[in-house]
Amino acid sequence: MSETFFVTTALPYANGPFHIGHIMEYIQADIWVRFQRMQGKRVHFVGADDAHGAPVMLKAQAEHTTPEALVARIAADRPRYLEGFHIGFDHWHCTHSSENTRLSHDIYRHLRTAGLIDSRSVEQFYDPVQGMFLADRYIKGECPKCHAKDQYGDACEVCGSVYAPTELIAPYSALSGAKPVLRSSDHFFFRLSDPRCAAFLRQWLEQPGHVQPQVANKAREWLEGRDGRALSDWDISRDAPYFGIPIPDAPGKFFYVWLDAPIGYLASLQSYIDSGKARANGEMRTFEQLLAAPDTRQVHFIGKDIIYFHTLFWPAMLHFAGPPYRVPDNVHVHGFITVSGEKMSKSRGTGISPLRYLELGLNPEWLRYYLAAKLNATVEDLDFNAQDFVARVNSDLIGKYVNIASRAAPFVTRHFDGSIDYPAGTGELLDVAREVLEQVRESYAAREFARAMRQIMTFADRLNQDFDARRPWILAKDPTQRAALQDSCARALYGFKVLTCLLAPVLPALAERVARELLGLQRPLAWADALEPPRRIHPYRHLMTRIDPKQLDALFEPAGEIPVPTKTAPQTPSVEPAGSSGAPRTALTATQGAPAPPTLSIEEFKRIDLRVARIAAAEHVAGADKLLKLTLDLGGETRTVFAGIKSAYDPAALAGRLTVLVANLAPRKMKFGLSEGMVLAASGETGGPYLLAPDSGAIPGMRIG
RNA sequence: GGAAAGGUAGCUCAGCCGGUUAGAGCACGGCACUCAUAAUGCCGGGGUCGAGGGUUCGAGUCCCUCCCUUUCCA
Repeated sequence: MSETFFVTTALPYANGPFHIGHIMEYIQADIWVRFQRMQGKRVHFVGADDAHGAPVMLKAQAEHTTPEALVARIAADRPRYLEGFHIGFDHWHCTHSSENTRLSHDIYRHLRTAGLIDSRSVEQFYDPVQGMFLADRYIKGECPKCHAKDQYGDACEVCGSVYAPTELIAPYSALSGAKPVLRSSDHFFFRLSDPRCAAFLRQWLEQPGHVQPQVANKAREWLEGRDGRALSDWDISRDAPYFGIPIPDAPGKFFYVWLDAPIGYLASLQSYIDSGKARANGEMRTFEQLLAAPDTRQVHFIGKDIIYFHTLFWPAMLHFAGPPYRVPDNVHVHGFITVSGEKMSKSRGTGISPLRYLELGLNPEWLRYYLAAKLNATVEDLDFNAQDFVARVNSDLIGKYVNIASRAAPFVTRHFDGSIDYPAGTGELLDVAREVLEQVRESYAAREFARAMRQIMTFADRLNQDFDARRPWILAKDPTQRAALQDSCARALYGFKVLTCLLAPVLPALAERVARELLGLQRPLAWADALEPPRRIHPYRHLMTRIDPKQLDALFEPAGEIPVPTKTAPQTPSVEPAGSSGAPRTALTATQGAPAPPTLSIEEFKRIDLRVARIAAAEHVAGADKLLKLTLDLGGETRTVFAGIKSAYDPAALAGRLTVLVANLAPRKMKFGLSEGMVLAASGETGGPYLLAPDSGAIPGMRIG
């Protein structure tokens, strides 16, 4: 029963701030961790920055700083996010650390002793100007199949074909523009092709519970390979210059970042223990003792993009490194978060900035609840939808949950001076509580948070119904009904305490306030508190406010006008390393500093693609004061446009009308979805808007100009 | 090209091993209530469960084919 959980989330790459995807993962893990702790389990929850690799090195170079300084700067920013969203890591470390170096060396040596490390010569493109070998993503050239220019070294984005960098026509270095030369170098390989590896992994994947079934399927697919090709050996070394951990006995060679990144989980645990923090949390064992203990559970939360590393390389590394290392007990995989159905993309300015969310003063627990209400144990993607978010939080948390305390507590304070009795006894109430508690416990444990939230809200519904049926506000007027009044309020407030316990993993700050301010407890709530009906409350103070949809508008306002790179636009050969999300992309725009000319040349005007469009459908947008959602027919194409014409037009009267669309306006992410263009309308002092319309005879799709 | 996941009311989603008239929340319409930083309660409209075949006494649920979406791999 004394299981100890060692829980990690995927290590974020240290070249940029957290995005909403990171935050979602941390919230998922944090909820699970808090739940386990409320059950009385001991949990060590650690994270770290993933510091190594070429992108960090190159980014530092571009900023005329050192990789260490860059990583430190990024790390300094992490607590704002973590504290802001109540994500309770016990420790946060870095893969560029003495612990990680020691552990990486140790694991590597064990693998070498086990005969699982090979060395062989590899021929690879080398940039003579930068003086370094080039990863595929840093090589560009002409696609050998479709002859599209400026394609990356591994695949063509235009025709989709895959090739080796050496097949590119006229290759050049994306870093320096220089012509790369082929050069050979000795590389080290982890021999995954060894039958021992395949046998071990097959068996590990077979055992239920290690990974979700879908994930096991995926991993098996890689493991068994196709056309008789099984897993191939894994290149784990890189040549200097490289920001990484030097390989023992191999001067000038460094571990590939993906070798030491997961070891960073262990490094963070080690640092957590050595720092004395673990001791403060009641963990007296050493790093080795903790890992080796049979009742330790090593649990990783990751996104589906890194399944490969966590279900093949990582377990194999740990297994063949031997004790005290333990093979992961669980790898929990989640999907991506999309925003209004669109894949989030920093470069397109979509997605939600977690920092902006906090800066706007939006309540972090709103987001925690909303994500919990949509998260389950599958690998499916999750959509953040602004309207859904507002409805869900306002209705569930304020309308249902908080409302129970808000409506029942004043009676108790006013009529009973804050003391609660149970004239009808607590037996039945406890039975109900036990049942709900057990249901929700199972859901949380299985990471079926959405189900847990549904169960919790069903219970809240029952409490509101019960309260309604008993009509305490009527009872309060009749002095002979004191017992009935007391009973109806006691039931509601006990129910509220149960709800608060159930929601505490998701809403830790709110639960803490309820415990302290309302229930007068000087400690956080535990699961078992849900079976202690409260006997006294302090006067109720409002616990949570509703979301004003206007607050969300600001969240979705783009921070600045970010150009939308279209697929066909020629890529400027830039020195910006791919993946360095922090690099300024806005510098790529065509218009440079010159002031706008007073007149427009015909060429400039021609850049505006005006088209005749037929309004196929028009509808109101729930929650929007000014917008109508228009579905436009452009001949063979359909566009969705949000137009600010609600004040002047009835949607029903618009259907079928022709109008004018700016067809090549950069799509703009709005709170309600993506607006793919702009319809033209006139407006002025005297009124408007007046929608423009072509003369009769025009056909949808016709070019105007 | 191969694979995985998904396609259920306007929106977000539940529907386990096939079984009476397909569910919830939100939105919408109506009613009630007034304790609640305006919320709750009741009633209601609304779905050819992606399409087409098949198995079965009976399929949203199993099988086959196809279409669409997302993702991964080569």
